[in-house]
Formats: sequence, structure tokens, C-alpha cells
Amino acid sequence: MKSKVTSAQVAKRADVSQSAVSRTFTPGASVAPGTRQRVMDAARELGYRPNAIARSLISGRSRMIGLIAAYLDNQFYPIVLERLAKALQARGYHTLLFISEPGDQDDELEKLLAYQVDAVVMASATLSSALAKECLDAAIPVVLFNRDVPNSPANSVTSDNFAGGRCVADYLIAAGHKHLAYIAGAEDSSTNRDREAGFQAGLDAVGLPLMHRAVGGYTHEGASEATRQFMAAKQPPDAIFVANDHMAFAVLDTLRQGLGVKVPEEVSVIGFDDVPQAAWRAYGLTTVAQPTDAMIEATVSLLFDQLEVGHAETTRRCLPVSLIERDTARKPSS
Amino acid sequence: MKSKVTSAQVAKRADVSQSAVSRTFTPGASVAPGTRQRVMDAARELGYRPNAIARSLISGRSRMIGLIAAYLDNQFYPIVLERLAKALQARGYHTLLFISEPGDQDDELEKLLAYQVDAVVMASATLSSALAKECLDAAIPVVLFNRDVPNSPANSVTSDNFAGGRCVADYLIAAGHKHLAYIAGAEDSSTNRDREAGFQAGLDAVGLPLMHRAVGGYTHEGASEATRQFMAAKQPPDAIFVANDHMAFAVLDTLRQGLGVKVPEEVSVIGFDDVPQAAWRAYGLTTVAQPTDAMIEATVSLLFDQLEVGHAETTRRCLPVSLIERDTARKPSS
DNA sequence: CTGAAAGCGCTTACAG
DNA sequence: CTGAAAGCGCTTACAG
Repeated sequence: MKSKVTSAQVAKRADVSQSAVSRTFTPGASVAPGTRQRVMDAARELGYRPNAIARSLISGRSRMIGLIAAYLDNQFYPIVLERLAKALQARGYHTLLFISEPGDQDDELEKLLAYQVDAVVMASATLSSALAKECLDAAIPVVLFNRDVPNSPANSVTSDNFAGGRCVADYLIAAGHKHLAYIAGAEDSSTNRDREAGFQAGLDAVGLPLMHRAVGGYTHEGASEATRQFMAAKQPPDAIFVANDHMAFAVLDTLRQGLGVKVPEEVSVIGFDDVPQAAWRAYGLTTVAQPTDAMIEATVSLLFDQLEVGHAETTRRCLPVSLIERDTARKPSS
Repeated sequence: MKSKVTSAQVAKRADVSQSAVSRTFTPGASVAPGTRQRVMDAARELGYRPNAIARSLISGRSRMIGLIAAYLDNQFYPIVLERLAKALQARGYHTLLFISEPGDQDDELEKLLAYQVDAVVMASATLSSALAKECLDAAIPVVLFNRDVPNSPANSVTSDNFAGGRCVADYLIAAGHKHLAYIAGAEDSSTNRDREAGFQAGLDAVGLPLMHRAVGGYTHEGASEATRQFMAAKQPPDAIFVANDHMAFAVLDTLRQGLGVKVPEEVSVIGFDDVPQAAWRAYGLTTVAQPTDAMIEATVSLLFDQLEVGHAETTRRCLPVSLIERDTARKPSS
């Protein structure tokens, strides 16, 4: 049972104090080279591995970050998860993962806090204000990733969803589209709200009405259903802006394979996120790219600012987006 | 600072012993209703939350499962991750996530063990035998998910990759294909090895040679490159079996958009996994379905068998696969 | 049902 | 540089 090897046992074998063993495994602690060597030898012989749980308890820092996620079928999130976890690992932190079901995020966050995570990153879940307060009281930094809750004490990292939506409207209008449609994600998500508001602002700027709107709920089925509904109207749209790529793929499939509609000749489609699949040739989706790496970098540096520097101010980072022109939207002729 | 509320403080306020507080939060422990009520009230007033780290230390069980994953851009894994984490949560366990880079899995596993995880699930990473032994010594159950290392003391849950490969061969041969090609994943992965062996066995059974073979490394670029190479040969294949769906999408894109080859009229393509994207209309990929839910269920029950029942025998579960006929492979006429 | 007490495996002043 | 000692916040026999 190597798992039961303790620093005291190593100390005994190396003929030093337990403190010396602890210091040997504490970067920066002062141990004489000879002592360190004896400890290392004994540790190797015994198969000693410092107990991170005990360390967490005594030091008050677990070096674990709670990550609340969901919607992993939308490729945007697995990629964020992977890169974020790697970035954290590179800094000696670990990721305690919680998959939130719609509705029970509060319960999950409770459990996360029980594990004394040093901070919480919420990707794709709405933070109840009660919980935000709880984290604040507990002095646990919270970063909302790709979500923004105005007036909450949580930090947030988002991309400029409003500008992205605006940019899509401008692009479609410049290409001569007149009958515009929007497929929303979830009504209560901040990304949806901002993307739509930006899109609407673009329409307002030229006095064009939004002719169709439906809620896709970030699902394939929802987006597909919305598309069929739009196309069955007396005046179908000639361009559809979809709240994210994941739904846009379903829109494309429904248009092309389901209804035999040519994209972009008859209808232009633009998504949001620029997940890897968007670049796959079968789709070639025109979309708004979120600066994923920059967002992750911002999240990590924000986290460590609060964790290690002790910076306490609430920070909201909003990073620029860019339109990626591919094959599903008519290009402005200019 | 609610975070600093301790069971002793709750005890003081409720005018009971610290033990009574602990019992109140231990399911099944005996506490008089009145006592429990007083404790609960005090806990609520103070904002008390039991410290899971302290509990782990004293009880010797962290209720954390280490999950080592990689390749999250292959949709198979995020889905496994999501469902596995949910299944674990439902049982009161949590997931400590490690993203392994090729090569450094040993280091990562070391850190995982330092956190006293109760068990380890390895998805998509090869377990070095040194580490397997280390886990064994530490009495930490290990489950290899979708990987099988013969003669290792680790448990494994896989689908019947050999039968899947065989089934693909039989299907393609029955449809009259004569010039078969295979795009491998990574040479050292057990899934690749078994899928290929099954495929080869099918060819051997009718005396057909494998005309083309290349290693795609589970990447888009690799698969795309392999496809171009195949099609540039004097005698290009009329059917390609691809080690997984993720690469098969690239094969399809390269064939159709890149080379203008008709699928399945000129070339049939079959993948493996049946990730959600395979069903998307733009691909409609014929593939071998892994029983993802059953595999996760098997993993979880295997884990808890060892964790809670104390069952110690090494178990290897191999679940049946099924061929999903869609639009990328010619159907046998019979 | 209840409390006093030991102890999980560490880190970290403190004194030397 | 080093060791003895306190203590992190709990669980769990043990005795009542």
C-alpha cells in the first residue's frame, strides 16, 4: 500500500524531522542539499507522494478551480474546456468539473464550494444572484466565461457580441438582402441578447424591419424547426442570422438537404462562434469568430490576478470579434 | 467571510458539541430531531458549508474521480466527458479533469494521485505500465475507457472494435467493392489496432488484399492527406474505411469538395463511432456505432463495484457495436 | 442520542 | 538550516 506512505515515514527513514520532508517538497523552502538528497532518496524508496488534500487543508488553498459547463455538444465549449484546463494545469492548478443541467446550477455550485475551490469559472450557465453573493462573501473569485450578468459582482470575459451582431447586419444589408430573419438561442442568455441587439441596431440604422424571428434554444431541432417555419411563410427570408454556429449547421442542412434551397444563392446564412466545423468544406460557414484563445488567456490572467495578486476589483473584459467570410453568405459586391 | 465558518462555530451557536454538527451533516448518523433542527438553524444563520477537503482527509475518501482525457476536438470525447461527469455527480462524486498532452500522461497521473482521487478513468491516453503498477500499489481502481492494454492490471471498457472492423469489411465486400483502403488512427492505439485487425480479417476471409493504407493520426489533415494520396494512385480505392468519424468527415470533404469525387457512387466511405455529426445531413455518414451510453454505464458500475463493494478483480467489458447505414456507402443489393 | 478526544497528513511560525 | 509543536476542519470510535 504505497498510497499510505506519509511524510513522517519518509522522515524516519531519512533520519530527519517531518518538517524537513515537508520543506523538501515545498518549492523555495530552505533545506540543506545533503538533507534534501536523503529525503528524496527515502521518498523514492518508499514511493512517497505528498498528499495534496492535506496540503489544501492546512494552507487554505486547494489549487483547484471549479469549472461549470454545459452544452458540450456545441463544439465551442469542449474547445474552451480543453484549452482552459491546459492553461490551468500549466500554472499548477487543477480543474474540478461540474456539468450543469439547466436549473440546478445553484446546487452544483454549492458542492463546488464545499471542495474549497480557489475560484470558479462559469461557462454557459446563468449565475443566480444569490450564489454570486455567496461567492463574494466567501471571497472566491468568479469569472463568467462567454456570459455577462450586468450588476453582478462577478468578473466576466466575453467577446463583443453586440458588435458581431451589428457587423452581420451591415454585411447582409451591403449584399443587398432585404428580408432578414434571426434565430435566437435562449431568450435569457446574455450572448443571445447582445448578438440580437447588435443585429437589430444594424437593421434600425437603415430602417429595415426584422421580418422573421424564432427561438432555436441552441438546439439542432429548434433551429431546424425555425428554418422550416420561415421558409413556409408567404415571404420567406433571403438571409438568416443564427445565434450560433451549432444551430447554423442545422439551418444549412435543413435548407439544402431538407428543402432544396440553394445557399447562398437563394438564402444567405451567417452563424456565430467560428467553431472548427464551420471551416469544414461541407459547410464553409460564414460566421463571426470569437477570439477563443484571447478569451481564455484573459480568463486565466484575470483569475490569477485575483488569486495571487489579490486584486479584488470586478473586471469585465470584452474582446473584439471578426467576420469570417466563407461560402454561405452572399458577398457585398463592392 | 462566510467561507471561514466552521463546524465548531455552528456548534457554539447551536449550543451542542462539534460532533453533533458533524453528525447532522452525515447521512445516516444518529441525531435527535431537536438537535438536528438547532444545528440546521445555526448553520443557516452562519452560512455554514461542510469542508469537503477536511472530510476527505479524515475519511480517506475524496469522492473525486480523476478523468484523463484528450482529443476533445473529436466529438466522441466531449460527449463521453459530459455524460460520465453527470453520472458521477448523480452518485455524489466529482470529476477532477486532466487534459493529457501526448507524452506527459505520467506526470499528470502523478498529480491526480496527489489529490487522492478515489479512482481514475483514462479516456484516450495510453497508460504506461509503470503507472498502472503505481495505481495498483496504491489500491486505486483504474478504468481504461475506449482503450485496452492487454495484461495490464487496469479494468477496461471498450466496444467490440474487432467485430466492428469485420462488419465493415463484410458490408463493403457484399456491396461489390474490390479496391479497399484503410486510414488508420494512431498505430499504437488499441482501438485502431482492433478495428484494423477486424477489417483485415474480413478481407482475408474472401482473399481480398488491402490495396491502400495510410496513417491519419486521428487528425483532419492526416486523413485529408491520406485521401489525396489514395486517389492519386494508378488504381484508386472504391471504398475507404476510416478509423473514426472525426477523420471520415475530412475524407468526405476532400473527396467531394476537394477532388470532385462522388460519394458513394465512385467511392464508399465508412467511419467509426457514430458521433452526432455523422447523422447531420451534410454528411450522412455510414458508420459503426459505439454504444456510448452503455459504455459509460459499464464504466460507472465497474467503478462503484470496486469503490464501494470492494470488488478487486480486473474486469474487461467489451460491448457490441452496430453498423449504421446512411448515405456514404453503397448498400449491398441483397 | 451525545460529547470529549484522537487523529487524518500536512504547513508554518517559532526558537534555536 | 533544522526540529518540536500547533493547528487546518473534519469523522469516528468510545464511553456515557
